[in-house]
Amino acid sequence: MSSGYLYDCRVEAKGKARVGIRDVARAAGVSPTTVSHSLSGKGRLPESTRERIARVAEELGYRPNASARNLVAGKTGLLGIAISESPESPFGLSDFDYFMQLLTAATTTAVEKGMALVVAGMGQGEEFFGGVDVDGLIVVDPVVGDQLVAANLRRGVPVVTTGRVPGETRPDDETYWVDNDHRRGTMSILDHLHERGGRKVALITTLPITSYTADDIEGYETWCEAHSQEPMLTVVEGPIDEGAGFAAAAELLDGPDPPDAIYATLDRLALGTLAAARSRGIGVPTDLIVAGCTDSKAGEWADPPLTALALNPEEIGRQVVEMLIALVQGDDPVERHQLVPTAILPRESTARVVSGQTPRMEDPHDEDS
Amino acid sequence: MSSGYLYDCRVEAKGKARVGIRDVARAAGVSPTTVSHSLSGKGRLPESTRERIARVAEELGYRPNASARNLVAGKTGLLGIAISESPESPFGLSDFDYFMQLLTAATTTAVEKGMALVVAGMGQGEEFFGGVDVDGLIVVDPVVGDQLVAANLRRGVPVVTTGRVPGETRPDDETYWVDNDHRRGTMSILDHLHERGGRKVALITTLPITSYTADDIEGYETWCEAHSQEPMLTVVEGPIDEGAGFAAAAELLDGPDPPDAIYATLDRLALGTLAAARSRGIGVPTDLIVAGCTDSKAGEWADPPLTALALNPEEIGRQVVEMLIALVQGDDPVERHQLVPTAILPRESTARVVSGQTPRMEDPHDEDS
DNA sequence: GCAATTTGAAAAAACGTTTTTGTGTGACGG
DNA sequence: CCGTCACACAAAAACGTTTTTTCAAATTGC
Repeated sequence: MSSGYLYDCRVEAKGKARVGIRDVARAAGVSPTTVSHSLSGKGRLPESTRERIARVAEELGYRPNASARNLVAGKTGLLGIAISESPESPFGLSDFDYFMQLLTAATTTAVEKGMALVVAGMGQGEEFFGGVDVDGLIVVDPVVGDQLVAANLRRGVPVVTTGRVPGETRPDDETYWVDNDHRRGTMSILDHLHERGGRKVALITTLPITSYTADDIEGYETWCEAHSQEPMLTVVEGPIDEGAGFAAAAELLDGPDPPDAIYATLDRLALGTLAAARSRGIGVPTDLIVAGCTDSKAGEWADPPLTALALNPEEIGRQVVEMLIALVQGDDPVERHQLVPTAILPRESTARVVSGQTPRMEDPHDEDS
Repeated sequence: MSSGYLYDCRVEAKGKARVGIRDVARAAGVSPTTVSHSLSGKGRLPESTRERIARVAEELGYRPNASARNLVAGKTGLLGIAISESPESPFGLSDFDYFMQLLTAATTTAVEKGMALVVAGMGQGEEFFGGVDVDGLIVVDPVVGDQLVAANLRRGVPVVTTGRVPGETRPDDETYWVDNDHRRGTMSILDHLHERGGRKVALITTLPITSYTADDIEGYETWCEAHSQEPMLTVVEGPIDEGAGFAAAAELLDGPDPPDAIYATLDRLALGTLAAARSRGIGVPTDLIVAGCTDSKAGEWADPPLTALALNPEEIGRQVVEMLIALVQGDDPVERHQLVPTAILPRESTARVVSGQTPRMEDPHDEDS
């Protein structure tokens, strides 16, 4: 049953147990207590002993048992991260690029601070983490009717969200979130479209089940009012992908009063919009200018390269973890809200020459490293 | 310090402790042992008692402490997942879509089986998981010179890789992996290009630091030999993205003897190839046909939609977790290798009309749900 | 009707740490 | 020379489970 190979990695029933704190103590000729103190730097020990024990521990390859440590600490050292889902939009995660960037930054930040990130399964019920406990939870883009946030708070698990919980009824200062300044971002990209000659600016977006969609719509309507423009709003239902963007854009472009500029609140919708324009022989940016929210490689390399409102997911991931760790560790006071700035990345899809104005055309692929 | 709000989620110093097994025992009028047996179904108990205790536990909202449970079990219930990196190609992860699909499937499978997945940080050193221990490790696309696999095996942590470890010196039956059948896949897509009229088929790929790249190159060379074609191979160095694909394709297309078909071993390279063709006025699929490895939404919605060799990352994620869990639990025997089939998704980028042959043109967006 | 067996449940040990409390030794001051 | 104190370390308790052992009561067999 058990092969003799050096590296066979099956669990060996009778292998010698891992080296524990007792083994280190025995080897160093001290008590387990002393080893613990020595390694944690807590007790009163002379440097000499501390060093000697550290050396012995190193030699033996001692690695403290996480479960035992967590048991006495009452923590697990784990943070959970979950993507919010709603019955109305299963597989709400429409933007892999965005989430991966956020996840990578979050993981790195967490590991730097000695914690690990576990990702939630898509299962229903309360067991999202396969029976392990998390010290805190990150919920990405909570949707209306999300159960995760409330359920975990009720159980005393600190929660920080990315984007705000829509329809939040709790006082503002009881919620913890990191979010983009979507209002301002929407304004700025609409202004950008206007600068580039957009006079009938349409919005393609999704059902307002996340706070950012609601913000975008609100921002758009405010902006339209300020610019005396009739809102042209198309809301996508069902799965949010290029096909949905295509359909929404087709509806706008084939209508009686087609827009000359389109802002789509997700880059995949914007890519679908480009495809729709292409299929109708509408030139971008000559006849129509297009911009999308969320930057991505796909947008950067689309034809034409897509102007984007960058959301800086790395920064969001970093900050959300920092806030959650502060919360978990009981640091007080914790800054409850963080606004991460957005940035416009102007590319060819909005590089229309406006009379008496030179378009700032930059290298469309300026982010290559 | 402590606000009185209902949901304040800061850690309360003097909050009432979590309900433990003792609380349940007291409430049910039995001993902790009985509760444990009752809930795990291990001891000898009458149904009546079992039900009663289950009810009490439910009422009190009892959730067993994971650390304590893990401590006695000697496991953590955690599986790690890491993306391999090499000094030569930092941030080796070039395909977010692919990894996210794999990760999602892996997570769901793990959670279904009562385990959780923690993602490794990008840090150097041995602390990839912020001090927590994992019962097993998944390494995605190990690169040449990878330390992670060997280091963890040495520590007795079971490892399963996605793709094989390149330059593996251990006997084949000591390694555990899930992989696509890249040889066969490469053959089939090259055949596809040939069918569609490709007579000078070039390959754009990366340094052979992963097993799949090595397989692809080997498959390509074998295929060329069988088709009496001189290999036209361009190897991309540095970051693997659309820009690299653009540059590689440009080199081929601007050369003295440009190819009439290009296969790129990553869809981002293929998208760059499309951009290069576009920038040179080379029509796809009329003058050049292009296919990429790995399917993605970006490829599906590119102009023209990109023919892809689909790798089925969901299946890989599912199988890798199942294999690792079997390994961790000491199930014996464990099937050591799994080959996941690939599939060609023919789209417009290879839809060239070949004389005397009708191209099988399918709906380019056939995967919309 | 008494020993043997089965049943139901409790007591106790174990898991590997950290933290709290305890203790023997030498130095120092009075 | 004795008491006090700091020091260096050890012993013991605690964390919340699971697992093993023990034990009393109920049931069975003859």
